[in-house]
Amino acid sequence: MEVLTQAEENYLKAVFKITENDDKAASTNAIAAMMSTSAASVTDMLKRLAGKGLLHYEKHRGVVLSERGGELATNLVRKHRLWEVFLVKMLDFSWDKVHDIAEQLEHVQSDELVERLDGFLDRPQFDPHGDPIPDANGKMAMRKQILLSSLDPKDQAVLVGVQESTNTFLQYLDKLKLSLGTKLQVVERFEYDGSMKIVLIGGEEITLSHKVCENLFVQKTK
Amino acid sequence: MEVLTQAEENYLKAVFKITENDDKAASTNAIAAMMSTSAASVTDMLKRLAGKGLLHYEKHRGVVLSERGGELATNLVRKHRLWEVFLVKMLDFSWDKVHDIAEQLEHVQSDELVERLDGFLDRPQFDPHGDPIPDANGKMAMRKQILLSSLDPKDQAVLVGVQESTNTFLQYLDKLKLSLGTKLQVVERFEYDGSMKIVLIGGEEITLSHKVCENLFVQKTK
DNA sequence: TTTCATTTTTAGGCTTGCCTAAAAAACTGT
DNA sequence: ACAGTTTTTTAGGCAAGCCTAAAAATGAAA
Ligand SMILES: [Mn+2]
Ligand SMILES: [Mn+2]
Ligand SMILES: [Mn+2]
Ligand SMILES: [Mn+2]
Repeated sequence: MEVLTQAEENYLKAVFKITENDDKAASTNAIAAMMSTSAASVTDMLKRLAGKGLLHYEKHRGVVLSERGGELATNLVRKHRLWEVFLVKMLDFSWDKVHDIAEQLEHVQSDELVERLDGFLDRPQFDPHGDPIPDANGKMAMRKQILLSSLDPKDQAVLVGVQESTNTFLQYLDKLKLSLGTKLQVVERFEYDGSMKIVLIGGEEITLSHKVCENLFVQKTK
Repeated sequence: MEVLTQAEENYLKAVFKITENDDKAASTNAIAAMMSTSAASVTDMLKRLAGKGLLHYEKHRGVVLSERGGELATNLVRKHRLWEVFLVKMLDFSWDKVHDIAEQLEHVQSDELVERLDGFLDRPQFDPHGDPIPDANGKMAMRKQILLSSLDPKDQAVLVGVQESTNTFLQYLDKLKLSLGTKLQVVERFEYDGSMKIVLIGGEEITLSHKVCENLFVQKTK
């Protein structure tokens, strides 16, 4: 089992995230942007990771993870999300504080630690932001979730995830009393700017901008 | 609050451990031995740490931690031992498996994490090897413990700590059914080689070599 | 006090991971 | 097709943290 540096692991995870949705190769610039580093540094590292067989690199063509690289990246995501669950469930952190800490904890090397942590937490399927946690074999639960912005008036739904999980967005949701599991109903849609008026079941009526509605995943309940 | 690299933190901890018992300066060679590295690398790093004001360095004279260096080292020891408690108490690791993992976890940077972990674990005073855990102010509980080797026949005592915590020693103790909290009584001392016959209260009679007796801390109960 | 072994430091070199500036390649629009 | 723009790579350099070999300082013994 190859041992990677934290820098190598972070690059793998960046490539994984960029390529996981659309199946195009990850570009040097996209990786540089995600890692807040220079394109030159990225090219440097991509060559090294390609040399270790963790990704396929062709000059000017971007990169795709190899099978092994994908496994390693998936395991990192698993560790990251498990630690986030630990921090929120056991240590009572709020969901906007856990990412940076998990970013460090994910690099701790010990398969037994991950396995025991997973058991201790009761093998959670989703992290505090609603993202699926890969199991020990790399499989993750798929959930048929849609964007809040795609709902119509009268639709009822439950909030199951956030697309973006920046601190400011999460804190804004807290202020609105919106958290995972919150049930809501659409009252009205304003076509002019795409904003929506919704009512929290057993709570207040609030208006959300289009941007917010595009960043909330829900499941329809009616 | 200065941020140190893992390497810098490990050097600080090594100096701390070497100087904590006797109050002489830590020698380059002693540090090199503890860190399994070359004396040249140690000299290199000592200069850098001295430059950051974390220790006092005089050529050919060894080093002593500065006040700030001592605070940082103590906090590292605190984190290391808290994580060990977590691994044993919450994740059910055996006491011989936790050191290497804690060696990584201790470097995670987040004061809030340490504080919450401490609370979650109910502010433990001792780690799984019986070593005291410094509190948030760096104070640690002092315990009047003595070496098993200093007991006389008929003395009763309880095992509260181990001097050495190598894997092989800890596993040997497991095999003997000796763990922290075990009550015992001295049956006989063999002056010839310093070995001792003891009886575990409610258990068997065993004979321990002098080396083992010199590595076990006990408190007399009678 | 001088010699010799041990300890420590210096010198020089290597890898990793980053940087900026410049060159090269790839796209875009006309 | 070619000029201009954008993206990517190359070149050269730097700091951290390690190494080995050689030099210098220290301390113990004769
Ligand atoms: Mn990370
Ligand atoms: Mn998350
Ligand atoms: Mn460490
Ligand atoms: Mn310990």
